[in-house]
Amino acid sequence: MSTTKDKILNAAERLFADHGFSETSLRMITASAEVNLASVNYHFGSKKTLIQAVFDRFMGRFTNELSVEMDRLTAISDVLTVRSVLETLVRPLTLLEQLRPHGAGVFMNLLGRAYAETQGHMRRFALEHYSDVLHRFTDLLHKASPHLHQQEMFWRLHFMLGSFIFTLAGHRALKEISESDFKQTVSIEQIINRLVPFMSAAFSHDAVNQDNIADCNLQNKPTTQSAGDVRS
Amino acid sequence: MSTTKDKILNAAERLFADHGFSETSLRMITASAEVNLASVNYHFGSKKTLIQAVFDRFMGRFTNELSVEMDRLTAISDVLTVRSVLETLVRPLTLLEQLRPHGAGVFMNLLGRAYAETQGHMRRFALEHYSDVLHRFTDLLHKASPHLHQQEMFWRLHFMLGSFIFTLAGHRALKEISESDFKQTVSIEQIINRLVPFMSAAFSHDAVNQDNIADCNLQNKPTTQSAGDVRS
DNA sequence: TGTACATCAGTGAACGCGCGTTCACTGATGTAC
DNA sequence: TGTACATCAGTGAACGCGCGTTCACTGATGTAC
Repeated sequence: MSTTKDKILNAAERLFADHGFSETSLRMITASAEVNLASVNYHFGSKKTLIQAVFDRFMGRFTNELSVEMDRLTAISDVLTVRSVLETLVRPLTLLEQLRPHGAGVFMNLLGRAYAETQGHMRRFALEHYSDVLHRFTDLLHKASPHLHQQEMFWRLHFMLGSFIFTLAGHRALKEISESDFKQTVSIEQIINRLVPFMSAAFSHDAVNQDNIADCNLQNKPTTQSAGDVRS
Repeated sequence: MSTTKDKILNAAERLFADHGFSETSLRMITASAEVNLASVNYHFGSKKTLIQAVFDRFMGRFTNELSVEMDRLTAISDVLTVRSVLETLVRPLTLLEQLRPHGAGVFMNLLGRAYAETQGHMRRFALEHYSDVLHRFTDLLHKASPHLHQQEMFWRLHFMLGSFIFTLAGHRALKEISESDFKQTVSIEQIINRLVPFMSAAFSHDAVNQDNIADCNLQNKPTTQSAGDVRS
């Protein structure tokens, strides 16, 4: 049937990647998609729900691929390593990148916004709609590093998420610097392939419990009163 | 003399932390600072230069403290470890946090924006104005891990930067999740103290050269043609 | 088969709003002669 | 000491612009009787 909806989604995706969300107007999108200005509100209701629709489409594609990779991993081996779990992310991300220009970058951008939102609507939406796949991933990671307790897992996951989002969403700036400094092009795939071993090492490092945190706090700043902040 | 300029800077800082830059209007800032709307343009010229001024003030405070910490580090020990270098970041960041509410968060937010900019004006500005301190820091890191070649250093630095920016700038969302999941409050200081050992481990992991990257790519995706993308 | 009505995709023009910025102006303080 | 002028901080009101959204409308297709 109608392709107007898809034209809008595709144009929005492309423009969001180039200019961000609030810097992309509906007029830019509809002009680029060659559709009527009012059709965005007709099909999506509002700009906000358009952004969510773009995000949802990415999440769907990404989580589908991630499922496939996790099936493959659990089928071939019964010993999980952090590295092998993190490697399930590689293909889903590179596939997004192949699907359309800057695909992985836009997705990570949207993911970043989802987290940055004050109210967290998108984050909640994603966690509800895709909780199966997401929990499965964190379960695998937990099985690969069973000595980590929940809180430490939580933070390490988000430290990792930060690196992924920052380097992939902002990879155009980094690409630019890298190419002017090293005279060498750089692809999303190369970044991911550097990031995975980096993060595997970080994830696998010896558990640091709260006491150790208090210790290194003291060690760093002997006269501080802030060590008292750390709960046991 | 006049405190109008400072009132504006302080109010802007606070509001930027809560709502981001483009979602914070000059009317919000001047209302909060209890000054005239036109005085922003009188003192700063434009909204853009106001943002830069807020950023610059943070950069100044941060790099000053970082210098002190690096002096201290190089004075007391002649054997540098990655961990000890990364620990120079702790005090400068926590001091920003003490200076005003969410100080470190706003600073990381601004840093994130500086990188996200399409044209990279702020990034260039910061790298020019504070290149001394910044280069000194990367030099120390390089001395602590001399086996890493330049490019690998570059990427690891930015992976780390991503984690710092994401978790500290968006720490309100994470705080919220953490507190609802674990019924436990969390401070910026605690996050930093988890992040430093995590990143030290990641930074210290064995160098992975381009061949290895190609290998793990192949291992992950045996039929791919993309291994050819990797330059030698 | 024909008529009446409903649904749906899409459109063109306008609406009201909030935005950053500008401008003519005031009043206080400093400086030259 | 007095006068004329310059500089500076700050102000109130308005400007033009681009934004997301709305609304009355068209025309095509589907459905009921």
